[in-house]
Amino acid sequence: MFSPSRKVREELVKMLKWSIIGAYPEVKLESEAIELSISEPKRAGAGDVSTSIAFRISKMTGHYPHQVTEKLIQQMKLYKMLATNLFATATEDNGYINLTINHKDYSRMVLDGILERKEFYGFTDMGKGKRVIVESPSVNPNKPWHIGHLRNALLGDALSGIMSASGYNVERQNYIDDLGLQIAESIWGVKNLPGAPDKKYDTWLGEQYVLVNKRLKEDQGMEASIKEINKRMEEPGSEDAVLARQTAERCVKAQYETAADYGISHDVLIWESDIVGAKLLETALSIADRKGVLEKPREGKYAGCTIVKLDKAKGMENQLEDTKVLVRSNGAANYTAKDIAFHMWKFGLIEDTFKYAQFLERQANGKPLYSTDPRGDAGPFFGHADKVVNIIGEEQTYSQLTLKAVLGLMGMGDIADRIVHVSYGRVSVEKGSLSGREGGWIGDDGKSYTADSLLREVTGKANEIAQNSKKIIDKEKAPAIAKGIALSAIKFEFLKVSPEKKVVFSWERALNFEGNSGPYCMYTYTRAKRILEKAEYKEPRLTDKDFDMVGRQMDFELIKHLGRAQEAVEKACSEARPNILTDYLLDLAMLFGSFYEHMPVIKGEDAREVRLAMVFGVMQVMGNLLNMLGIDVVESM
RNA sequence: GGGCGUGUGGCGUAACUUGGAUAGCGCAUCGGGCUUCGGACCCGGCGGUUGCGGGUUCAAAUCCCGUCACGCCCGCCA
Repeated sequence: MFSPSRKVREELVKMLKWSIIGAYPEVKLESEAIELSISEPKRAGAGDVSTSIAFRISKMTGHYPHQVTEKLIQQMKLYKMLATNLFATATEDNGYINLTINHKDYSRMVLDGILERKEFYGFTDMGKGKRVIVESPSVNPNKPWHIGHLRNALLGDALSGIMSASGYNVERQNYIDDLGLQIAESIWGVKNLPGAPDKKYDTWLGEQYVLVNKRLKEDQGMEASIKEINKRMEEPGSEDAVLARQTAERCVKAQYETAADYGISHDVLIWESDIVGAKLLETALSIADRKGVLEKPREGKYAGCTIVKLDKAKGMENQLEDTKVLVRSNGAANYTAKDIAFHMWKFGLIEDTFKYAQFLERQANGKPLYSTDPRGDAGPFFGHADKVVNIIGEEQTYSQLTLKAVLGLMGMGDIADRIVHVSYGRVSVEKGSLSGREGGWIGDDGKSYTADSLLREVTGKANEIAQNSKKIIDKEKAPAIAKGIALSAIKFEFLKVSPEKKVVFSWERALNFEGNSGPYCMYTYTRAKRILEKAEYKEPRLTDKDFDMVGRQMDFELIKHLGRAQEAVEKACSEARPNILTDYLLDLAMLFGSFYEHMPVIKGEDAREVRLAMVFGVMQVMGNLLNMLGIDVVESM
């Protein structure tokens, strides 16, 4: 795999290994240990790469660190003559060995690498040949996406993009939970509350749901009729089942207008009612039964239920509750049971008895959206994953653990280990929670906390700036540019914080386009692009002489950072943390900001060609990695 | 009671998995910079005993033990 920064570390490990054997034959150190000692010097001017290995060797041999570094540096000088000229100098500094990289060779590696790979620079092959399912955002089909759901959708979209760039074959699934009391309550509202939809359907339905819940607190009799609806919803073909599906489908279509605005697409919708209808549940339960993990107590607390004992399950040793119900005494399976079946299906362990139909003809990515649908056709289109990534809120950590534990008991520990729960913290607002039931998302100052409203407000602000901008001459283009800027601002704002952290939403931050932000990255991109346009940049043929011009540290810092792109992507992918990429991009933007201010490009004389290549590199890398995060670049701003 | 997560300048956050040099960045604040490739920018200042107490180590925001605070979870719900 092409990765300049990794190449440096690998070369350094080789050199250190050789040097250690030469200087201290008695010391045994694995390559991994040596690699872990390598870092980048934090002090400015202390070189390009550094190792603290001397401390360890000092400990093992009883020699002082500076004696060790001295001997190692001697050995390295020998090695350099024999094997590599990637490193220029090696100096001792307080027990560390600081090395400088040969600017010319390294710059050539990085810039040639970018010019060769272009829109694929930064990609890796760590997931090559593997199929991964990403489940997100799975919003209930009776409300609009609010900013909390949006966080989920954006994480899912970004991780899908990152994994895709890492060579995985990514399938994006959106699970639609169209059964259960929540939906029954909405259906009660549709049937009994006055008034017809007078706004975007998901928003209308979400508001109805809040009204139903208000009434439910006063009217005791309602509960029974909602339970009645809930029961009938699970009877295929019943009036309520049909109405529920219709209502939910209409709501999901409205939600996908939001998705389209945000440039988010999926491959397939999986409906909970279809998991029931396609009998996945029965299959899964019979497998569980055959494995002997099910119990059906005749008496006691769980009389009449089908349960599984978790006390011997991996990872559940310390949990108080060691019994998990799968089928209630009334014969209805619960959510956990459906989730087990669903995940067996995801891995292709039970036959795909779903039927599929097209749900939307064309999404933001130009592709149709499919959906499980009893009226559709069979087809082996989906599932069969090697790995599953579930973007689910932290409040469901325990149920994700339970899911894995039960799969483990069923002898499917190998697939349980390949389910990754990307747990993310809740989004709240200053005044409290975004509860769908209480209507916390509705807001009270005309600005609600729906994803739609957020985009509208932020686009409004961006448009104001664009209309007043002297840089955007063609004002007809301003609204489209403003939307692009707004999307970058919103997406970056959510993606830049670690998933596990809670987010308290603030309009002030959302409407600020300065500093560590999407627009700042985008601005870097457009400035780079503009330089290339002015210089009438064409595919350069960089010569030996051009690379001699990378003399200044500021030039080289930028090149080094460009050389780290693959490692940033790889890390973001393996840790499932998009904020690793936003951090990388902010560093890139800052380095380019300084470079732009201090290093003339077009009038860069002898350095002009190589700096143009660097500017091209910045534009390419910025664009490529923003795309992975699900952020489209604008061409001017 | 138990489990998971979080705690870093006034505010927001990075680095914690794999210990390493002066804890990085932004907002706010104070000061400087547009006849120059685009000021949604750049340069500089102020601001930190990394919740608290121990321990391990040449070295701790990072690892271990304890403790406090906040959030979430521990249902025949979803």
